Amino acid sequence: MKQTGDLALMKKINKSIVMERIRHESPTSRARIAEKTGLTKATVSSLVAELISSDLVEEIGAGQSRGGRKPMLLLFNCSAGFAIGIDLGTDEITSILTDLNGRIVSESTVRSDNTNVDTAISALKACIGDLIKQAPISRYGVIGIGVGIPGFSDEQGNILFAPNLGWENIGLQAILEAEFAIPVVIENEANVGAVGEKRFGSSQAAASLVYVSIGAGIGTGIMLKEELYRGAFGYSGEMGHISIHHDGKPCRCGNLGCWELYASEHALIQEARAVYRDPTLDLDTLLKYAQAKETKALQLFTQHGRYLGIGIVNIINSLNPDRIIIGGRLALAEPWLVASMIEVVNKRSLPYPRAHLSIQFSTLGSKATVLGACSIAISRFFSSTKVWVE
Amino acid sequence: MKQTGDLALMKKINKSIVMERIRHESPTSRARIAEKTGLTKATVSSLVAELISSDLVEEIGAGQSRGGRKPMLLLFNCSAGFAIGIDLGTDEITSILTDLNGRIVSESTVRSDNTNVDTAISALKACIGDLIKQAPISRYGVIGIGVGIPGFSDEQGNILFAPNLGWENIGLQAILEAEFAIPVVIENEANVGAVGEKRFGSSQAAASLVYVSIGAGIGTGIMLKEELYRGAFGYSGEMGHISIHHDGKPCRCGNLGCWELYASEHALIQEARAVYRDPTLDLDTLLKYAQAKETKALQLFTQHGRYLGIGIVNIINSLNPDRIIIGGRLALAEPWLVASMIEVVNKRSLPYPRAHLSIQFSTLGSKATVLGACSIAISRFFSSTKVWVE
DNA sequence: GATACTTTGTAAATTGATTAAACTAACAAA
DNA sequence: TTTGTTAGTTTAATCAATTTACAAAGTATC
Repeated sequence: MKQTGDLALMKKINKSIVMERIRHESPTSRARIAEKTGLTKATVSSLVAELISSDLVEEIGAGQSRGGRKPMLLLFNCSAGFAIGIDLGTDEITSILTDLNGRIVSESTVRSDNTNVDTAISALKACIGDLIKQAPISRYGVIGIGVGIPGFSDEQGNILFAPNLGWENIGLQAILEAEFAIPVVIENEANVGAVGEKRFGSSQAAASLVYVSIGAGIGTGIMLKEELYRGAFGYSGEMGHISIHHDGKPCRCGNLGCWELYASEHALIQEARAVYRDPTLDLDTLLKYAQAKETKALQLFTQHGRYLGIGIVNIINSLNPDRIIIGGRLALAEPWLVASMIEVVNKRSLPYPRAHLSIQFSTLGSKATVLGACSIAISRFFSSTKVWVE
Repeated sequence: MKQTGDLALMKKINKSIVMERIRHESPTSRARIAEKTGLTKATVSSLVAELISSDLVEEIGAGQSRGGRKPMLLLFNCSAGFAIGIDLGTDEITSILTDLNGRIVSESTVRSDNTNVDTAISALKACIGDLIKQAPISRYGVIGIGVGIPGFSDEQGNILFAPNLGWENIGLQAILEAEFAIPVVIENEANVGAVGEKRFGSSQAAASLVYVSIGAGIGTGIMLKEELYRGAFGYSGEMGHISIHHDGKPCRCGNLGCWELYASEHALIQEARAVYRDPTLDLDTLLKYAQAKETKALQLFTQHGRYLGIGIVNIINSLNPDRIIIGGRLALAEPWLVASMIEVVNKRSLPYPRAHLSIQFSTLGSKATVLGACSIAISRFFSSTKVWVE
């Protein structure tokens, strides 16, 4: 939201700047913040005093002298409040409670048939209620709930369409906020994963990051600078439905030859079942075969890596991110996928966009989604005010 | 650049807000600006006074009363300075001089073999020198030069790589700034076209716009909100090198089955030359054939529209823009391309992202590039300070 | 141990842009 | 002529940051 400049905005900006420093460079001192931000020592002192009185910052005693008076060290009080993050899958709900630093306090996974809206919402409410009860007493209590969903949502937290759940037009944010009176954010699962990787993974310095979530289909979350790119109406990131074969197999989305028909976990399993003539084969089994160095399994993964690479080349050429993260359960197959994938990327992508790029498999694993959901909730709580001058 | 909040920033923000209003809603009055922006009448008065004394705004007399005292109408003084926009093609240079509203004062197109760096730079300097001489006397003179290039550049205005020119690592911005002592911006041709369409075309309200420039290859410029998306290192937008056929024809970029091998002007002409068995056939001739309703030409365009559609589906699914503009010389073929293109888009793209989308052919034609280049130069001059509160 | 110098943090006075409220100016409608 | 509305200015108050000064608490050096 664009707005005019007044003293309140000024203070909000500077308070955010100070808060960010303390959150991310804790412990630090008033003098050091003043030095790094360009604010005067007096301003920093006054803002820090307010942050202390609102329990977001604590003094933890004197630090080492740098040749003069010892600094009073300031710490971010990450226990001033707690956040809840949810991953709403098709047949289970994963939920975590974290402190304001994203450190997990409590977690749970329950099975639930989420294709039924009523069942799912009851289960969701139960999970959230449980975590709220477990939250330690704190100044601000549970400050927000973030929910990652396998589908599209708008800025008001309505689920517009979630194909794998069969949901359409469900005002989930409103329902949960009415129940708990806590701010709720609804966001696509891949978008949430992107935020999680950016904030808690190994990509915190990345300027632009694409998170590729591989499951039944392929979803992608795009982060530009510190912001999630949501497209014009919240439908961005369906890179799984980029056609890599314009007259290939028909996809249920209406297109032909979509990437996810070749490179999703589902596609791999289908192929593996055909090769092994075993209609019940699942990913875990296939991983075991690969670990045992079975030729057929290794070949399947090698081919799958190639398909992954083909789509990743499209991402590189079109968006030129400096970091691509492969997430979802298929990230477990990294050892057997990575070589052929990288080979395709190196052979096919434009050299300049590739030059500063790093491709990694998720280190957060299944935690990326729930952590990202918490992170979004926490960010909303701090609602950091930033000014960019072009 | 992120920065702290102080009184100077506050004023800069508000002055920009007032200036933007006057630029885009001219003529208007102090009272109306106050009403629409939320600033007080006193603040607006004070800022307008400064803008008037710096010659960017003029009073042009009283307007119509709305039931009380007549308002004093304020006009953006678009002749306070002038901007130069350049389109650096492979074999010609198009350049224009505009006022601060982007209205063209003077224009020229000269042929020049730009594959030779020295020749090209001399020709560029000559063009710019000519236009500077033609600029009317004004308070700020020529306030900036924008150059659209068929290649990649970094934020410092170095041309990193321009395949069709054969240029690599040329510090064009530095060279031109040293010569003319005027701020210079270097930007990819498709990016510049996107800015031109957004600012001067029929897409000024679009929240996110993708401009598809079809020529020898296919380039794309992506605008999110009011900002150009440049990727991590300035290499974004090479959607022409998204593969639509993963084991298709090899492209000189190293990839297989790139979209531009099927849907560029070059691809169309190659195909047409084969069909007509005429190795000298060009686009103008083919357009004439189509106008004369020749079956072979009509079929060629119909097929080409399908290929265009296939790539556009990829753009829709991955980025969910609310506006796509097809530009470049091939936009002239709209009447014979559009039906088959739209048919493919409607059949293949995801229904939700498609719902609020509008696809149009460029109305600015070849002017999009030079106008966009001017627009970027003008934006830099106003260096508008925008505040986003998240 | 005394002195000089540094660094940390607070206090008081100053600055400057916005706001709020009051006011002048100008006009329409009855 | 009166009443009410709109346009724009003036004046005083506000408030967050800055400037300047200074106190507190340390190190380094002779």
